[in-house]
Amino acid sequence: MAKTYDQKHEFILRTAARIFAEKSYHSTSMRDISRATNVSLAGLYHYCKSKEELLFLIQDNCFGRVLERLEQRLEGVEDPITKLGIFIENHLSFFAANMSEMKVLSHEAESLGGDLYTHVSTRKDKYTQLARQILREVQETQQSQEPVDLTVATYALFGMMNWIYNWYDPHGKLKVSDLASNVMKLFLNGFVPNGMCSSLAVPAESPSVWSHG
Amino acid sequence: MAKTYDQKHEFILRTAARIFAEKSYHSTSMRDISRATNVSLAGLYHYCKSKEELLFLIQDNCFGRVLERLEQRLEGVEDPITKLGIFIENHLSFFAANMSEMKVLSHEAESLGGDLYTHVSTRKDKYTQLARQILREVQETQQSQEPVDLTVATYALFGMMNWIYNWYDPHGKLKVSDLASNVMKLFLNGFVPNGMCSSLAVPAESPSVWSHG
DNA sequence: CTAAAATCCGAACGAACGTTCGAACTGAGA
DNA sequence: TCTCAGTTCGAACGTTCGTTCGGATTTTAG
Repeated sequence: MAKTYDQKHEFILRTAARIFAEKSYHSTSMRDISRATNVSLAGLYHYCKSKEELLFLIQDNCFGRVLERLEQRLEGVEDPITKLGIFIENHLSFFAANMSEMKVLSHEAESLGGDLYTHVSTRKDKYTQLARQILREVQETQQSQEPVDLTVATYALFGMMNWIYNWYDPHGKLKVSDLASNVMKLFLNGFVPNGMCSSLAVPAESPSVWSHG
Repeated sequence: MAKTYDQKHEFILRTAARIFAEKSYHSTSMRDISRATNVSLAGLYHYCKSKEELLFLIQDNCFGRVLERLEQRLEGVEDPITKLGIFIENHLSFFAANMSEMKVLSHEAESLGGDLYTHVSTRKDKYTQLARQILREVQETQQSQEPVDLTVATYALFGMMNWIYNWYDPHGKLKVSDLASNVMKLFLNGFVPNGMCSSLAVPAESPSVWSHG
């Protein structure tokens, strides 16, 4: 059992993150958290100001740790490809070790309002810009004739990585290191690295096909 | 103004999808939908059995249309790369034309329970397997020494495509066709197509770095 | 030991939720 | 004109929600 205030605080945060990840923030009640932590409903409010603060602390702690660790590991590194490798490994290994928190971070981004939302969003933008900058550096070392759009590439990379909470089992056969190297290879060289396919054109389609009316 | 029962039914579904996408399913109330549709709270229940049925109909209709259209367009096509292009274009153009519905489909997958969840999940599995099969065919036309894991590739592709509701603006500068061709190129040939980088190894990391204790 | 401080909780608050019910409208066919 | 099925909605139901309050219990400090 947790003893100090801080230990219990952290325990409540982790439990809340687990339940938020399972049932989503809005359909989790403070009574659910009370039941899971064996802390009375009123007792919870000794450790947090509100349910929304719980969500904020989970997201902010999560981002803080992943950003701090990333900046440490990037220090002194110059090669863009190496930077990208560190970025991907850092993101995925943290994700795998904190699936609940990261799912909450990805999935409940808009569940915060006001200053709390702004605060987390600012951190997220910083993180996104950092990734975009790394990709820009990688791109500049190459001179492809038709480079992929930088915005698309950035968000595609985040999409690949953040989607894993929908399918990846950290305790399954696929190790995190294998996942990371697969994502690295897939993102950099693609699914068909040799590029033997002559045409990459996607079939055109009339824009009105999907219209409602 | 909508006149027939079916028109009003569809109007309510589309409005509900819009609000679900904006505020999430669980924090949208029937009163919100009532307000947005100018249909009284009780009147809504003339057009649906429950709030959960609204969510189900949105998801099921959405999947039905995207699957039906895909099967039509794939008919008679043999070349795996062409199939993949059709798949990506079909998915993204539908996504762009129905951002709200697709966000609800991606974001509220677990908000259904019981038979409704099973029904949608079955359709989703079918769709996923179809994508996986196309990727397998693409992979078999190549003989790479270290092919990317098929499961990782499949979900990475879905991640890229389904993440777009977090950033893509269908009315912005980037056209859907450009988005699709960028995603196609990125997925097949990668961000650095020529593969000049000697090592793709991701930096190893002690597994205990992220542990809680 | 004593008193102050920290921790904990049963019970209740007002508000909002999904859903239902019965009555009031509406328009088309007889 | 009357009837009846289709449509609409105000009002209310019982439940659950986040939060609070006053006091009980435990821990700490002098």
